[in-house]
Formats: sequence, C-alpha cells, structure tokens
Amino acid sequence: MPFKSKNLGKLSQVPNIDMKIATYNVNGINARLPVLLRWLEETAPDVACLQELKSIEEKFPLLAIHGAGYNVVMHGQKSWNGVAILAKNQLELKESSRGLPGNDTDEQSRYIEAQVEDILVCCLYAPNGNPAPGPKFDYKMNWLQRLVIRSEMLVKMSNPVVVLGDYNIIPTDFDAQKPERWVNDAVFFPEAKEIYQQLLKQGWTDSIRELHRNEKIFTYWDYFRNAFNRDAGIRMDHLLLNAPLATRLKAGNVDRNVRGWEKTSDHAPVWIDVSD
DNA sequence: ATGACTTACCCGGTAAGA
Repeated sequence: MPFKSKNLGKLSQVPNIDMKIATYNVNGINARLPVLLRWLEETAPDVACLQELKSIEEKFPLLAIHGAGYNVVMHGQKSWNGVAILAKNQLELKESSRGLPGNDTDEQSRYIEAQVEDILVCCLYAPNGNPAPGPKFDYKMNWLQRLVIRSEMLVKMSNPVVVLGDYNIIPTDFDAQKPERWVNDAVFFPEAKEIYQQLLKQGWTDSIRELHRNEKIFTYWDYFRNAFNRDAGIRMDHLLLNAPLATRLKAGNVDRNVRGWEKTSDHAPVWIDVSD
C-alpha cells in the first residue's frame, strides 16, 4: 500500500490541540465530591477550574481527584473561598501565579493561574459583595478593579489565555430570568456590570454569549423557592478568551442537568471546546 | 421575599453565600 502522506502530516502536528475547558463553582468540594466525580467521569473535561472549595489544601480530596485522572494546582482557605485548576494527567500543568496583585492585605483565596500545554488558564472566584452598598461591596469593587489591571496584561498576550470562573456579575438584563429581582443585589449593581463591560472592551470574548447570541443561558439557580425547576436562574460564570484563543472556539454550553442532581451545587458547570 | 436553603465550623449556635 502506498503511504498516505496526508495522515503523516496530521500525526506530526502538536498534540492536545483539542481541549475542553470547564468552570464549576462546586460550593464545597468535600460536600459535593460525589457530584464532582460523576460530572468529571460523564463529561471528561481536559481542564476543570473549580471555585468555592471551602477547603484547605490538607483537606482537599486529592486521592479521589487523582483517581479520576486529574492533576491539581490549588489555592485553598479554611471554611470559605478557595480555587483549583484540574487538568487531565497526561497534560502539562504548571502553576504560574496565585492571588491577584495590587493588595498585599488580601487574605482571601480567589485567584490562581496555571499553564496547561500552550494555554494560560486563569481561574477566579470574584467576591459576592453583599450586602451592597457596604464594606463587602467595596472589597468586591477593589478586587474587580485589580482584575481589570491584570486582564489588561493578559488580553495582550500572544499566547492563548482564558480567564474563567464565578465572576459574581450578571452582565446584562438578558442574563437573568427576572432582572428586577436582582436590582438590589451586588451581583447586578451598575458598578459591577460596568467592570464586565470594561473587560469586554479590552478585547475579551465572552465565549458562551458569543456562541448563543439570542439564547437565555443561566449558570446559577437559588436553592430557595424551587428556583431550578422554575428556571429562575442567572448567568454569572463566564469564560473570557483573548484573541489567540477566541479564534479556536468551537462549542460551549452549560451542563444544566448537573444542577438537578442530589446534593448538588447551586451553580452548574460551564464548558467550551477549543481546537485549531 | 435584605430569603423561604445549604454549607463549614465544632457540636447548636453563627457567618456566609447571592
């Protein structure tokens, strides 16, 4: 048989060009471990960014996550916050930094960056900011302003970058089933929405909105009042891509069904597929 | 509807989330 040079060409390309990248606010990794493991097994993301671990490093379920086939870098904290980046164990995963620059007194674990193959993955858990106005909202805005400064540098990188996680911002009226219900909430304050617009103006692509222009997409539903069954949701978990990565965007969506599982988080996982 | 849930902490209350 003659040798098919076309196939040889494909084989010689850089591997791992196809990548599924997800973000999931787990709301307590130990309390949600069965849900997390089931989701990892069923959907097999290459990279999974987690928020609200509510766990220090010593209490992180490392054996279970390794058993599921993932390596981990994490920034933990007792009781609250905490972020982690999981990558399938055949992928190169290297932490590059943790904590948002610009405030040395910030003790809260809300940000970690890691290189996964050629992609810089930046996992965040923005402060909620309630009650607003007040000191917690001031902290939220200070944190988001630091994110804007960091993002300015990241968006210009020649390598692909994704900044993803729980932004605790509903970007527009269209991103809530019932926007009027959120007008007094920090996640829908004009100052927070303005930050999101500032980020988009820097050149980031809101990947899920880009893929679903005229579709109501939610990523969070209250535990109260049977919100999920009424689809009383909001969109707060976002995956922002710089131009080198946005050109690779192929698909993306919310794993809504996970929100319906027993002992589940109030957020659902959100994912994208990127490939050359 | 300034939460009607649900968690972590450490042991039944509080603080926090959004």
